[in-house]
Amino acid sequence: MGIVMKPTIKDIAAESGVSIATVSRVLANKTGSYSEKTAAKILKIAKELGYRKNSAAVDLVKKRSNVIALIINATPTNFSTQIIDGIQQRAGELGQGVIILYAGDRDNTLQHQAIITALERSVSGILLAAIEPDAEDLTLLKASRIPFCFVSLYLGTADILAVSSDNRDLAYQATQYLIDRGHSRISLVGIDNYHTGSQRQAGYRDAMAANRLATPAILPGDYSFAAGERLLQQVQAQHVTAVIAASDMVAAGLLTAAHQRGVRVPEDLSIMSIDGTIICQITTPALTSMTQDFYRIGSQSVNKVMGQPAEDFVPVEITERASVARVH
Amino acid sequence: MGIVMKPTIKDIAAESGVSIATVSRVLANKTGSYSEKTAAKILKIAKELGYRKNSAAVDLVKKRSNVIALIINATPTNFSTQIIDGIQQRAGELGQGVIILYAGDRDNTLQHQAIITALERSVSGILLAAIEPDAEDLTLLKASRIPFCFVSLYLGTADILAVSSDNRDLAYQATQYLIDRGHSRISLVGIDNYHTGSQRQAGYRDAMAANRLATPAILPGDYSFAAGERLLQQVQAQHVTAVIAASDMVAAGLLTAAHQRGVRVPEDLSIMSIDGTIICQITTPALTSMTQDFYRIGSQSVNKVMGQPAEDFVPVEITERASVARVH
DNA sequence: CTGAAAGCGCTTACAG
DNA sequence: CTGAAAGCGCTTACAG
Repeated sequence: MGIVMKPTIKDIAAESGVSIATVSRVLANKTGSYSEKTAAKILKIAKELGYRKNSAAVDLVKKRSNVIALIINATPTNFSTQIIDGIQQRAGELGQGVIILYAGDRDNTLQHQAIITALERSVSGILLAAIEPDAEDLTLLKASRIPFCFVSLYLGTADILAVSSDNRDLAYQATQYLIDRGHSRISLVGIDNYHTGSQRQAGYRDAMAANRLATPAILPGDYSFAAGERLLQQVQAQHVTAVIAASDMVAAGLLTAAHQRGVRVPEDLSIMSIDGTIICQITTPALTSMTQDFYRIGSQSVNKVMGQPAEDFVPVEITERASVARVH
Repeated sequence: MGIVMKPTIKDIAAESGVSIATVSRVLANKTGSYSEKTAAKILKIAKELGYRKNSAAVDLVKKRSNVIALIINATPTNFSTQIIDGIQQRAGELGQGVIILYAGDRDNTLQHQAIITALERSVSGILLAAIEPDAEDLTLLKASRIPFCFVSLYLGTADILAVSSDNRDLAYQATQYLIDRGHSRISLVGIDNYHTGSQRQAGYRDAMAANRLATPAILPGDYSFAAGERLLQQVQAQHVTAVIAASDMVAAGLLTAAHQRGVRVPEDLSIMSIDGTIICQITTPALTSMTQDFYRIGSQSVNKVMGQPAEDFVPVEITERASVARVH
């Protein structure tokens, strides 16, 4: 009895009467450098022994592991599944595994920790999804010589890889859509002042200005359901006829509060949501949205971090559902 | 100029005039085995050089990496964030990192691949969240000598580690709750026949039987929003006054279809949902639910896989919102 | 097509 | 408190 040791290529070599070099070549599939016969024997024995490669050993000698690290945080919003799907799919096509490192809820320490973990593992690329980096993070990343790419966040500088929607344009379009339907008192709700937030604020402001419309105070928030719920009162105080919600979650919160306070959507208040996740179908009424192509954002970011051609901005679409009314 | 090499302990040793053994001890914090003075010097130089440990090397010699692998799939439902939070938190307390491996949408190949990746990385434990293992997976896992634990899934055998809600009891309680409010024609909707599904079916059947009530045909589905939407028609055909939805997503789908078909909830149809995620607050009316403590399921599963005392079943709670009516 | 050997960057008895 | 040395399990020139 005793403890069964995990078999290594040494065991396979001994069992099959060849050198570990040959075993290694066969197992690593270095075609052309071994005979079919040896290969068959080695593969058979490997299987019998239940051989499993030791990634640590491989990574150590290769000085690089074939995995992409995806760092995500627990955003109050919920688009991550689609991004992950896109990343996983494209990474697989490029022969890369992906490990997800969770950075908590905008927790700087955890975020930092996640980056360090990725660096220590010599990953082939680092993807940061909806992560707002602090100066220290950026220094760390830049010093690392490992390619990194922001996902669904555009830092505004061309020298840092990023794939996202064009948030300024997205907000501009959202605003114009509402204006085209007769709204002139429109506010932007639940948004912060980080990169994505300011870009959207700019797009909204620009669209209002282009239409010579006054801009009500922007109502700040953290993209969450709770923020939407809480902010409805302030929206009412602004006497607007339409709002652009910073996320589906904010829109859902707004809507829930509206129901409670007897505000009819879209009759009394139109809501244009940003994201277009399944949340938009779940609410009553369903939410009209600026729909982002998160899957594509994910797959393009893999391309980018792996040095392949990729889009910087992924197109956005307007999905008309039932939360926006025409006004005259 | 030239390519800057990643510094190693060798570089630090050279720079500080000590052996790599000492550097290793200081960096690994083997208190008591080095002087404060040497430590200070080494730490300073390590920082200057931007030293970053090579996990592959460490894992190779230690034959174990201090990370727990969490394998999750893209369930159509959405409780994973809370589970991940619980896992991350508890793992951190135990000095373990966590890497998340994504197994696609109930994709057996990906699922298998994820398990193999975890094994190859010599993780200290494997957590499988809402994963239905096939025979091959189980063989692999058992042969590995790495502890593994199912999360939010109970296989029904005590020899396999698992932490979940008691799904039979959960469904029993849900049914009894509806019966206590006067319902006698109750159906169970959107559920499958895997472990969790059958356990819930059993609880529902037992509760109906205990109350001498006839059990309408169970309406099968995959826990998704789409299943709920599609199944409403069949619910109507059953002429029940209440349904238990297999998940929040099913409940939301049912509700959306109900609105479209003019079925009033809860006046015409009561809905009891299972999960209790934020989805329940987003819908109109808000969904009464059997609320699972996903965070706790996550943290307890870490305990279990790390060999610490842990609960098998985590308590469930009834959260009354607005989707269930009394009937006479 | 195959093998011997060096080496990846660490850790850890062992000896002092 | 510190160092020399062996070793973790692989890969890969190099030589044949």
